Amino acid sequence: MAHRRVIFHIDVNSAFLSWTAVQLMQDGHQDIRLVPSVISGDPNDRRSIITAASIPAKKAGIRTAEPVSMALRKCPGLLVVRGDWEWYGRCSKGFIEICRRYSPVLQQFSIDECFIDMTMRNWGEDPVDVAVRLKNEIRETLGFTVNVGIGSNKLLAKMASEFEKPDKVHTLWQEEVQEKMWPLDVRELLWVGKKTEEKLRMYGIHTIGDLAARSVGSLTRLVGKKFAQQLHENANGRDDSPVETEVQEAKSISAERTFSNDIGTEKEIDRALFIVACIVAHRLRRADFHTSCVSVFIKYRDFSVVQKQHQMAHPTNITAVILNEARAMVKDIWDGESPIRQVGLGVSKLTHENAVQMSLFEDPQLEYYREWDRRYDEEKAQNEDARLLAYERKKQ
DNA sequence: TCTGGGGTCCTAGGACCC
DNA sequence: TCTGGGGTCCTAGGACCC
Repeated sequence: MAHRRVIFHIDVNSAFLSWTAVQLMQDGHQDIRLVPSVISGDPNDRRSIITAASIPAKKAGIRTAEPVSMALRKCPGLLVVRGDWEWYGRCSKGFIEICRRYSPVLQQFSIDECFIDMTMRNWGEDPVDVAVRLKNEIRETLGFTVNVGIGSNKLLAKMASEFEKPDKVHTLWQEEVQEKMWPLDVRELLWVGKKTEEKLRMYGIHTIGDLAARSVGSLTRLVGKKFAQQLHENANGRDDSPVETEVQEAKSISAERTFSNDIGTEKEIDRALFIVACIVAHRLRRADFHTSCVSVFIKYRDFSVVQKQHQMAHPTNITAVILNEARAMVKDIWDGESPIRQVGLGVSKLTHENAVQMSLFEDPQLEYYREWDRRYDEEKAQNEDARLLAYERKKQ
């Protein structure tokens, strides 16, 4: 008899908002979770959007990912706080560490979510009791709440953690799928986004149950074979993907900049390209990678995107080389006039190989570029150290 | 006073090879 | 006079996630 899998999905409630609340309360500030409040990037940037909202803010109709300006119109007294990524990283580490004590078979799914495989645990007690202990321990130790979803696989555990929030434990076993999952709107199913929702609705599929009842064949015409198979399995509560304990190496690195006003001069575009190239190449070097594929994209006023990528004969980690590739490609895809909202630069086909051998035919200029990068990296590292120091000092 | 930033994976068409 | 079939690589675009 194959034994039943027991998977937990742990999801921090309004993560960025909760974490900032904890941070502010250490300085004697009120609990921003109790008032209409949101977290955004730079609150002074008129193009900032909301990355997390408190429950009172959500009650005022404010949604994640909407522009801050729009939210302020809905709720003039709204408290807008800038997120602190350094702090979020620490909070994330803290709750992951606690989860790992409950099972070493842990997969971090994002900064604020993880799966743990509890199958091998010697169950002398109800999984729900263990989950309640886990969530309480996180709350009492770290000061923020989580939801724990329990299921027979990752999909069901994740769906379960989305049920009533905050600070709750829910189960979604295979035998509960019909009762607890099929009545839900089809959009609630993992991997069903806006576009897929539209397609499914046109065919009269409105609930997860509707989806489960369709044949793979009929879904294939809508969304392609592979996705159709997955949707069909998931809607029926089936998912055999394992909890992946190995941390995956990055497959791509990218950075983008949105301008506060759409821009249209070559000089401005070039300046932005330079900034993102520096960021991407620096992160590439810090991770000890070389890239052999550079890509750029441009987002226009109407949010349409054009992109171009190019593979290079030799892997590189030099900012100037990456920047030059990007410049050439931007020339190809941009008409030189249309105002641009955003530019981005990415690198992929990452390897750890050392490309020094080709130095025989190397452009002597490259050594100068390398030196430039070394100085850039050094300065970045110093800034980083100073920042961390300031952080530690503040904690005392 | 409208829409960030950073990722992963899939698909489709064309080039090219045998 | 007409035109196979399979495989791989590259590029552009699009969907989804947090």
